[in-house]
Amino acid sequence: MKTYDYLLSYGVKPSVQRIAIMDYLLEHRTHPSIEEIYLALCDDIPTLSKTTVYNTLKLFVEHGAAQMLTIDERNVNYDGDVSLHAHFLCKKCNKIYDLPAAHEEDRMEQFNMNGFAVQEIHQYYKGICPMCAASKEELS
Amino acid sequence: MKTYDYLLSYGVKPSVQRIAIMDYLLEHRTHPSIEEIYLALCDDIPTLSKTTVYNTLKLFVEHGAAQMLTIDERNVNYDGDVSLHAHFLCKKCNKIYDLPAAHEEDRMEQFNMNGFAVQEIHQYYKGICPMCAASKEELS
DNA sequence: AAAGAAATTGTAATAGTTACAAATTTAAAA
DNA sequence: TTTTAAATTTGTAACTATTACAATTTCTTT
Repeated sequence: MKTYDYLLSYGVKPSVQRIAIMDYLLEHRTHPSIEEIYLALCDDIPTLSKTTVYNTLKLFVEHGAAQMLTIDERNVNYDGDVSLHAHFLCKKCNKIYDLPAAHEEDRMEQFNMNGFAVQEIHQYYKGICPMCAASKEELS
Repeated sequence: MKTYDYLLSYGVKPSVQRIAIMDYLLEHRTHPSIEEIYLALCDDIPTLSKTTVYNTLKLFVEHGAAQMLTIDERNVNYDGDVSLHAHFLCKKCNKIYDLPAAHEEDRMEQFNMNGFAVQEIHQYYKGICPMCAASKEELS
């Protein structure tokens, strides 16, 4: 599907900037920060403003076209994959990896029964990623 | 156990400021922010610096005496309860609630087998808490 | 009591984010 | 079409959270 129609399917009116940002999110599964997106798109859209990147991602999240990750305390990251999956933040290289999600159906039912209306599930793990663990061994 | 000895048990050298901050964390299970802790303790310790609150909580986290929550993108929160449990952030009142944790043993084993050395587990849920849900109904 | 180490403090700097008004672009109406 | 209105984008300034760092104070050891 074209990104134009993809945005429409989430009720987001397409524009040059919005398409470019959504494209970046869908093609780069690096869970980019605002800064990363802004710097990457500055080449193609020289007039791009960082405020637009902020506004657009806020809009995407509101419409369910992207999700905001708060796994890294230093800045917020965004994910174009809105399906339920877990995230792993490497404390060494600061990269964020995707991991399969734990099943939450039973828990959701229980939480909802207790009056907590869950709208978002975040499964975050932090530690050392395989690549950094390997490079650590080399040094020893 | 006295907070003095509690800190020692985590390898943290006690001080007036450290004891006061740890006490606040243990007695107020509200998952306070730096700001909340600072304002609360200013009365008792008029000379308290916000930098000290930052330094101290960083120290606590390094020694495993507290955990840092990144559930709220607006600021970091701290929890004196370092046992594994889930957190729920109400999008309306912004309060953070404790919820029972999902069992993670099998997943940890799997992640570790894949080379991801997990050091921290965060189970975050966001939505509307029971109190806010109730007050919403009143208005309708 | 003096010297050295550790902890605390205050200020200034930095970084991430938001507010907002002006400018531009897009859509709708005449 | 032209005109008008609405929506979007932009740039700047403001704001908030956090960190850096040097100076001061407090605690330890001799």
